[in-house]
Amino acid sequence: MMRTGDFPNRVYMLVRKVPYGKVTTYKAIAKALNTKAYRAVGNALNKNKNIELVKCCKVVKSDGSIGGYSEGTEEKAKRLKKEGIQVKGGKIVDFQKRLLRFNNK
DNA sequence: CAACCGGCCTGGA
DNA sequence: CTCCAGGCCGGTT
Repeated sequence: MMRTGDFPNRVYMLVRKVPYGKVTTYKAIAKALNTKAYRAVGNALNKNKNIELVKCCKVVKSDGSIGGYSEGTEEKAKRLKKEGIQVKGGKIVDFQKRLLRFNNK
């Protein structure tokens, strides 16, 4: 367990777990994995080849702003809007309410 | 082994 | 109180 090779795999699992119309943060994921590798999470998503399978676009920064995206931040915002999430000024509206916490591990 | 990264936090101006 | 910069953690390549 805890083998690093599984790390990206867990990230994908959590991201896929996010219901429609909701988002999550790198921090939340890292915390859910009981780690502080925020960067590793984003990095894993970036290298993610199952971008269409995994909704990396549902993962945003902890302050509600759009993080990065392999296809571009605009594309990410566009996708979020498509999920019913309002993005204004490059930030998510009612981010806290849209934020899905992995409920303490 | 070294560098990079889609972030987060804290400190200083 | 707001804005900018640097430092830091863990993983991947």
